[in-house]
Amino acid sequence: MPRPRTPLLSTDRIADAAMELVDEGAPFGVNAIARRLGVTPSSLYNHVRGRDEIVELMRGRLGERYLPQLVGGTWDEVVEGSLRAQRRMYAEHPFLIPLIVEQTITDPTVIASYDHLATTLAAAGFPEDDVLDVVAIIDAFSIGMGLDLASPDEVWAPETPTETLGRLVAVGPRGAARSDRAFESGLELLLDGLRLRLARYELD
Amino acid sequence: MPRPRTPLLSTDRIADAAMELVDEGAPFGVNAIARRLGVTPSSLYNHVRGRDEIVELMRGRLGERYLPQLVGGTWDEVVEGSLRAQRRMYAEHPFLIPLIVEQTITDPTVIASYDHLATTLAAAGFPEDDVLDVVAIIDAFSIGMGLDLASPDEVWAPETPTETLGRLVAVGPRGAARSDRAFESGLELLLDGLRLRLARYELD
DNA sequence: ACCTGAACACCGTTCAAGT
DNA sequence: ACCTGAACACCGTTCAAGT
Repeated sequence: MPRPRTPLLSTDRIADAAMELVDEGAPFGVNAIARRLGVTPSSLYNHVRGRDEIVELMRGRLGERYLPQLVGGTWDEVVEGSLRAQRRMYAEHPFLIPLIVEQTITDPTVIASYDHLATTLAAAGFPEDDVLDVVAIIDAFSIGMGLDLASPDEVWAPETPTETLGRLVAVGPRGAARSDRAFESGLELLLDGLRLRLARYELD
Repeated sequence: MPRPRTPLLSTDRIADAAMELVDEGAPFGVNAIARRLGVTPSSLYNHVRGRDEIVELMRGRLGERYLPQLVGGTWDEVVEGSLRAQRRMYAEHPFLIPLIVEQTITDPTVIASYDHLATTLAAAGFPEDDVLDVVAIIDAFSIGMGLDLASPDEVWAPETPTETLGRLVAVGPRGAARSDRAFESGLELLLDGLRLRLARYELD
């Protein structure tokens, strides 16, 4: 069946199939996508440069879906909105995190959202020298908490006896509930820290 | 050459070879390790359960090397020491980060260091309900900044024109220097936030 | 332009065979 | 106990051939 008159594939169909696999937690790869689409792996290369581009396609798709609504407001609302948007994205597509983490960002939507963050922080009074650091910190926190969310429950389940950790783990919430608590706590910490810093700048 | 009277392999030799590969940034895997050791891939399975165990072996080895020295001091010294120790570890073995990030922690040394952190925070007056959150936040920041360090220079080099980001990237430091700056800034932010929180607790 | 099928150079893992 | 070699079931990617 070579060259059907109406094409079987497109970057969109490929991205759809890829997202399906990832959301099911199924093994992700060029071959798996081809199988799901009832097509030969080599067919995909007519539409896509390879595995990395498919991952980047997914990042872009999620970026468009989750990131644009962070527009107005005060600087701390923008920071909070940006972090919550990413959090929702990671929470609803946890298996994507390990994939996108090991790849450089090229998607313009994602870049644009970081640019917006940088512009807002600069306008709020953060010195230009520090803005990039703050963006990196926000990004690190977001990614780190994303991985925390994606990791299995047993991350904090030690096999050897512990002084404190084991007890706290046993008493506290588990899984997504635990990670969500930590995210909220961290968000508050981050915003408090940034407000304090801004206040100090304004003393000078 | 079956069954040499003095064994060619051991978990230690395997871990050594694995670390060498990772530190060179060479492709990491069972086959590559075997090649480096002048041995058949299947030989490794006499000493090790598989790829995952080799990664865990490396994590343990680095844990023993970098983490133990965080013992005494005030709670914020312990937090700072713990973060700096991990930072040094990631900085000196950046290619390890993507590997360990996608795997659950089972190594007792690493668990012990988190336990120590939890014990210290609880003793300092952080409510037990919040200690686990704080540990997760510290971990997220550490991992996130580790990935930031490991990622190529071009992460923040947008292809499309930007309002602020592109200019800041052009002016500021690059590579490890940029990441180190952000780490220092984030560490300060984290400690300030935690001190503020502790002070609030003590008001009640 | 778009798909197939064969081919290539890889993976990680298992297992019988050898000493 | 410890290594080999063959085998298995995978990867991602390239490319000539077909319409």
